[in-house]
Amino acid sequence: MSGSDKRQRGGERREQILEVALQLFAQHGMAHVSTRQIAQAVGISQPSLYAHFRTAHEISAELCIRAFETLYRRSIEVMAQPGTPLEQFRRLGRAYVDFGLDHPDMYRLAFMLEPPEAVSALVQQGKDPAMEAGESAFGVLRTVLARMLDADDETVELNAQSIWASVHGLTSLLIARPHFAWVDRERLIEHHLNRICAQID
Amino acid sequence: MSGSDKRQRGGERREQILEVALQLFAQHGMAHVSTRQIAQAVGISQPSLYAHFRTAHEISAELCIRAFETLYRRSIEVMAQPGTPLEQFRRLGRAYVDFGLDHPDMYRLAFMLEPPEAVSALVQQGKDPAMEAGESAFGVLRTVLARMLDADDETVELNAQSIWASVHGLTSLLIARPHFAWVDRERLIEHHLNRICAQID
DNA sequence: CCCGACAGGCTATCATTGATAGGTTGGCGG
DNA sequence: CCGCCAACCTATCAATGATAGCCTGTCGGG
Repeated sequence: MSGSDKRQRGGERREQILEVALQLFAQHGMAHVSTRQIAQAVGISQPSLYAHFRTAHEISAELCIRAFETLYRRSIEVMAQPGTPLEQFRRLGRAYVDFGLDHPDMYRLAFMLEPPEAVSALVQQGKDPAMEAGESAFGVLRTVLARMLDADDETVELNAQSIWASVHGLTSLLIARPHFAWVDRERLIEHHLNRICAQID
Repeated sequence: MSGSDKRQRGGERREQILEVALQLFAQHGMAHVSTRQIAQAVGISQPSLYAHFRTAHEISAELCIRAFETLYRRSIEVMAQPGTPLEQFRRLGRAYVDFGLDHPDMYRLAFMLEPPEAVSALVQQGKDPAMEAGESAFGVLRTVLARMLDADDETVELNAQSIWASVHGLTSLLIARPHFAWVDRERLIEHHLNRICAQID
C-alpha cells in the first residue's frame, strides 16, 4: 500500500475533512458532492483523502454515526425529563421526526438507502455502524414501550417495530417527497403522533 | 443531435430494452446495472440505447410508471371486491405493502430516492410520472377513507397522508433494512395494519 | 550534527460511468 | 432509381472513485 494506514491516528486533518464534508453535504446534498470537491475545499489533493479514509463511503458513514449518536443522546435526554410514560413516548417520537428533518442526508444514509451502498466498507468489518447507532435509539423506544404495555417481550418488540415503522414512514416521506402536496407539516406530524399514541393505551 | 428523436415510435426495440432492463434490475439491483450491461444483454451498442431513451433514468422511470400502474389497477380491483369499507381499506393496505415487497426497486425509485436522481429527465418535462402513478393509488386511499370518516375534505386528507406514511414506513423499512432483526414478517405486517385499522373507527 | 523512519502529501494514471458526435446502412415511398 | 431516415455503429468526452509510486518535512537516536 502506498501511504500506510493512518486512519487510526487521532489526526485533526481527518476531523477537518469530516467538518468540510458535512458542510458540503448540507449545502449540495450528499449525492452531489464528489471526493474532489471535498479535497479542494479542504485544500489537499483528492488522493490524499484516502490516507485518512479507506473509501468515500467511509466519510459519510462516519458522519452518519456521529449524527445518530446525537439522536441517541437526545433520546436519553427526552427520557430523563419528567412526565408519564405516554408523554415521554410522544416526545421521543417527536425528537425522532425532528432529527430526521434536521439531518436528511444522514437519515437517508441510515434508513433509506441500500446498506451496501451506504456502509459497505464498514459492513465488511463485520458491523453496520449506522444501524448500530440507529438501533440504540430504537432500544430507547423498546424500553419506554415495555414500561407502558406490560406485556411479554415479543409483544413489546412487535409493537416497537410497528411503531418505529409508522414514525419512520412520515419522516422518510417528508424527506424523500418534499414537493408532495402535504397538508401543514406541523399539523401532520402532530396528528400522526396522536394517531400512534392513541393506539397504545 | 445525432440520431434524431425516435422515442415516440411504438418500437419493439424499446420494449425489448425495457424487458431486458427489468430483468437485470431484478437480478442485480437497479443501482448495479449499467447502460453497457443493458445494451450488451439486448445485443446493441451502449450509445444505441439513447436512440430509444433520452437518459438512463428514463428507462427506470418508464418501468417505474408501469409498475405503479399495476398497483393502481390492483387497488381498483381491491375496491371492487365486496366488503365493508374497513375491509376494503385493510385489503388496500395489504396490497400496497405486498406491491412494495414485490417491486422493491420500483418502490425505492418512486418513494425512497431523491426525485431529481430518479426522474429528473421527466420532471424537466414538467411532470413526475412516478409520483403521478403513485398518487393515483393514493387517490384510491383518499376515496375509501372519505367513505369511512364522513369528515371534511381537509380532515380526510390529513388522515390519508398520515395513514399512507404509516403503511409506507413498514414497506420501506422492510425494503431498506432486510437484515434488521424483524419479528416474523407476516405477523408484523398484519399487526401493523391492525394498528392502523383500529385507529379509524 | 547527521540520518533514517515515516506521516502526509503530490502527480500521474486507471477503469467505469453516463452521454455526445458523426458516419454507415438498409429498406421504403415517390 | 433516388433520396430520406430510422437504427445502428465506432470513437470519444468528462466526471467519478480509486491506486501506484515518488517526494518532503519533521523528529528522535546514534
